[in-house]
Amino acid sequence: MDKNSDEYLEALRHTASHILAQAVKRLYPETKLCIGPAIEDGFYYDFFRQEPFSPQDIENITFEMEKIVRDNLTVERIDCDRKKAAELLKDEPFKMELLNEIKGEKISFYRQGEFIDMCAGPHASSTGEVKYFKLLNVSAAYWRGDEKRESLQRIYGVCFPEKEQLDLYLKNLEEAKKRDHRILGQALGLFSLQPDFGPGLVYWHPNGATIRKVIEDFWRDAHFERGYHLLYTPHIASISLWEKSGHLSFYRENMFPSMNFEQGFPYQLKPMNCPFHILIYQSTLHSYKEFPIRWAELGTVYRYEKDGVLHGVLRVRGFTQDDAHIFCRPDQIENEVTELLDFVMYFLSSFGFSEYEIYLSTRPDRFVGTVENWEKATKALENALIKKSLSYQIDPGEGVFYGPKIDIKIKDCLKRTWQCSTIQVDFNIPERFGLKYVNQENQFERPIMIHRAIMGSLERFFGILIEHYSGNFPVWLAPVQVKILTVADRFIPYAEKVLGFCRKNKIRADLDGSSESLGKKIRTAENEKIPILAVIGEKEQLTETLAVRLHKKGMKGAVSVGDFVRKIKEIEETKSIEIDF
RNA sequence: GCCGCCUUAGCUCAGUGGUAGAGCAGGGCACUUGUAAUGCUCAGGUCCGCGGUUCAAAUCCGCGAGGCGGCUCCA
Repeated sequence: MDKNSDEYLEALRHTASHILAQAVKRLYPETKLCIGPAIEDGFYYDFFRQEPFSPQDIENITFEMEKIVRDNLTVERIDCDRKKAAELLKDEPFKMELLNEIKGEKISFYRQGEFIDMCAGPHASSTGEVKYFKLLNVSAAYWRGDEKRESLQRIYGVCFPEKEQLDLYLKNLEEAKKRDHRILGQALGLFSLQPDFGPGLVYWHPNGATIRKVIEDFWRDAHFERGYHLLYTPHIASISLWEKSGHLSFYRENMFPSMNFEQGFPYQLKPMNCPFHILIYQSTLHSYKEFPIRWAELGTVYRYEKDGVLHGVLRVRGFTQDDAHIFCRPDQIENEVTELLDFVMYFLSSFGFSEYEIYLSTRPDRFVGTVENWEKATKALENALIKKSLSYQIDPGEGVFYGPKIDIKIKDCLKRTWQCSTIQVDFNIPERFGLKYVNQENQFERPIMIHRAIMGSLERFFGILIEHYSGNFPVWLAPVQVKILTVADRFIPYAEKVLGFCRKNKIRADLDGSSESLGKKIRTAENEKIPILAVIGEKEQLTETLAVRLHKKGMKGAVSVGDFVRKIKEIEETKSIEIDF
């Protein structure tokens, strides 16, 4: 059997989970078994046990698992009837619950040594095949994912057929840790969170704020080019707006509590921008001739997230959406979405993301609007995808209740996927607010509204960028593009001249004029991941040049100041990632 | 929110009942340096908070806050 086929890997990992369960049962016999499937790269097993598993326990379990692997126990399938199955599971209440839900009379079990578990299989033929595994972590999980049910302990592990694959996996894990945006964010002066004064709220430090400014400028320019207009709207509004939009009923648990004043309506911090854009739409009468209307806003929203889910800048309680709303006629959806797909690809690829996973989500069980409109809109979205020859998967029934949507996930350099862009048709809000426009026959009609975001959240996108580039931002994004280093103090006046010239040409340049050794200044600048260093000493001052050194690439030789600036502007313009001098 | 682990200087961490430590970063002085750490020196602390045990708590116990790994959820 092919050792890398999905079937084999699944069987192997599934057997690994049984070995884990077997080891746990040997060491802690009072533990009750729940479920233990194979997952991507590995496996887990859920256990019910009062005592938590300590790191020492995990070590002991690993040791026991290794013994089971060495003993190379044969894995055999045993089919039995319901009665016999119930007999075998009499001490396993969770398994019993599963048994009671299985239809049919033939129940399969798998046995290795003294351990037997009800399981559909398939499995590896013996425990000796599971050589390369590692237990990674323990977490809590609810029985059947239901928070009202028992809290279980889940032990995760990874498992591969070859040692090299396990080593590579563990190495990638290390690599991902080194790229962690929370660590780089602090080390590079990009951002901070101030947990003592409100968890999940992002402070953009000078270097991070510079990157954000570059992103925002690029974003605005790209929108103007595509016929968008920009909006700014308030951060709070009377709660009545949220009643009208319906958020109070379907989004309440994600909203911060309202602010009560002595008189009048309480105010509410906004979790979304759309109602504000709607109000602007409603402030005048609209004709079909204006369509499509494309309005965009970098709108900061606040959502109450449960404390356990916050994660760096990737999951926060206050974030800025690159939000836009398009108002159009139903027959314009397809064209708008086609253009949007173009826009999204252009935008994301500018940041170095060129691999995508695209999902089309269709009508869920609970929905608003008519089936006919849903079908038309879904078809329009699908046609747009087909027109752009993009491959996509359909997520049946995964649409939001108010309309079908396209989600685009990007892949970073570690092949991890991140959901950023989303294009959603909304049948709900135009209805609730009674939106209208005047058609060709001078009749009022309801416009279609499309919500869309490209980055999703600036904070989140920023975090993804940090990890994607591991803090080594391309020149166009780098907060400091050039750092000038002097060999000795007496070259500072010339260095300042060069600095001034760079800045005049809108190059983000700094000068390290400290009395440290050149070696120390280089070390510092390299650690700051500054893409281009310019060293200035005797030779350079005499010839009006500077010695270029590129991050991680080392010395490149002398260039005239004019050429230096021209070259950087060119690199910036083309958004090049790999650069050379 | 749930389970486990964690919280000591700006950062990374040592100290596990008996006077609070190191490296880096920061300040000062000297050096004036040619491609990844020059030397000397100084300063820096509510040991997360509150309560308890004890002659004595950074250290043990309880509660709370926050962080981390997951679960559930999600931009």
